[in-house]
Amino acid sequence: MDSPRRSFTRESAEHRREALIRATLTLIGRKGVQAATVRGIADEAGVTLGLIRHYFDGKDELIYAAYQAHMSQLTDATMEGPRRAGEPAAHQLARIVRASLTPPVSSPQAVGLWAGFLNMVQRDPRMAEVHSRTYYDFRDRLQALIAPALEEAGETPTPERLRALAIACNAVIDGLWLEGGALPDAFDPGELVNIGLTSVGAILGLTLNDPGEEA
Amino acid sequence: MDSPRRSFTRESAEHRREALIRATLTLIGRKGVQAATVRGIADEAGVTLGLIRHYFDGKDELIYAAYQAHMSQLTDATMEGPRRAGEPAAHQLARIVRASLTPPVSSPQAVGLWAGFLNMVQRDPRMAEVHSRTYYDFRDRLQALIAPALEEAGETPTPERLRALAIACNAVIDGLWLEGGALPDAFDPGELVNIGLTSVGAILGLTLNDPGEEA
DNA sequence: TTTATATTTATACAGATGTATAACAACATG
DNA sequence: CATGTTGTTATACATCTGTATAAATATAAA
Repeated sequence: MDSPRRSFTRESAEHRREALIRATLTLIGRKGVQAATVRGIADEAGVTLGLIRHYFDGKDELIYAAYQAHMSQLTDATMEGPRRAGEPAAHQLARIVRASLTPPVSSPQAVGLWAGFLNMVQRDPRMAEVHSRTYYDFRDRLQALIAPALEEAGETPTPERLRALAIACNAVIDGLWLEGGALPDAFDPGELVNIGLTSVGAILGLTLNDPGEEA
Repeated sequence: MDSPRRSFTRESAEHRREALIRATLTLIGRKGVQAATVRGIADEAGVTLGLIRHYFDGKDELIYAAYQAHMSQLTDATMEGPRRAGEPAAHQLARIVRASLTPPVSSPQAVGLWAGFLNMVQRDPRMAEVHSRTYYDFRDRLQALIAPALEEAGETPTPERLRALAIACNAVIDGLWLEGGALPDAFDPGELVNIGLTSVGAILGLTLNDPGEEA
């Protein structure tokens, strides 16, 4: 009555690594950091736990890779699409605000996941490095859009002011992203996008128009 | 050569519960959720692990109590001091912004701790309840200050607009709190407070003055 | 078709984890 | 000073966790 060895098919290293990372993100996002055990992850990925050590140096490496994957996924989804030639910077800014505050970027899974990783930042310098790199990256991209948007309105801010504006806009967007993601039922559809556009506009002294569903 | 049973002193239930909660917060904040084991917590609190079950129904209950304690601690520290008679609402608002964006409210421990708990929100409804209650509580307090602050400036916003303003101000404060706490070296001293006051002011259409160190 | 390779599974293992229970001793009460 | 209560420690236990290693088999190559 001994169960036969389960059948399997060989997959490319990249495919397997992706599957393991995705499984890790799913578990941390849905059930919390504690649920992301090697057995749980392997199960979710449809493989056995030995494969984790085969493709990663250990569980910590997998977690690290998953953090990086999640954050670049978030950034990519937020900065969706290439910069359109001749498009006003203010319009691009509005697109970013909208993308940041709607699913899948702003969702319970994305926020829960991000929170779990953030909790690991203090004890692991490599995780901290991902955090700070992600933060600066997003803020710099924001700043690179704020400058031309102000220029379009006839204003040329000092570097100090530009920095402060980028920090402030980043903060509102982050705050709204967080709250909308963690409490999705607390806001009407589109409410956060409107508030985001209005707030960023108020901070910058501009008027931002909603880019619409698919701008 | 058998070590003698360690000596101890009896303490009040409240004292012990507090010590266990504090130890839990210290561990989750410094070393992450994974470090908050019953043995680690008992060690940090200077007792043996049996006491946890004696004072709480289980580890989950302790975590739950610790979450509540941390959040009310944060709220209390932010809303420091009683409302001063005759003080302008705008001034109180500025005090809240300052308190939110300086230690101990905004610190790596406080943010890391909060993130760890937030990650637990999805799988545990009771944790989710603490999260949403805390969010609404803070936002309502903010709103209760924004209304008179606008009145002082001669504006009477509609309920919808008031709600939107509270959500927006809450978001900037949260975002700045988060970023300052998680990346304390990324900002000059006082920089975030200035940005916070300016941003909240811009959103509300008011001018907020820095209340100073001890306002 | 045979053989070699390494992907994948299966198992073992030491240590950690949460919980349950028994033993002890600090302190209050008489 | 004697005694009972219960706060506290100590230990046991089943389960889970990450890692290491051996065995098997899918697939490519010859």
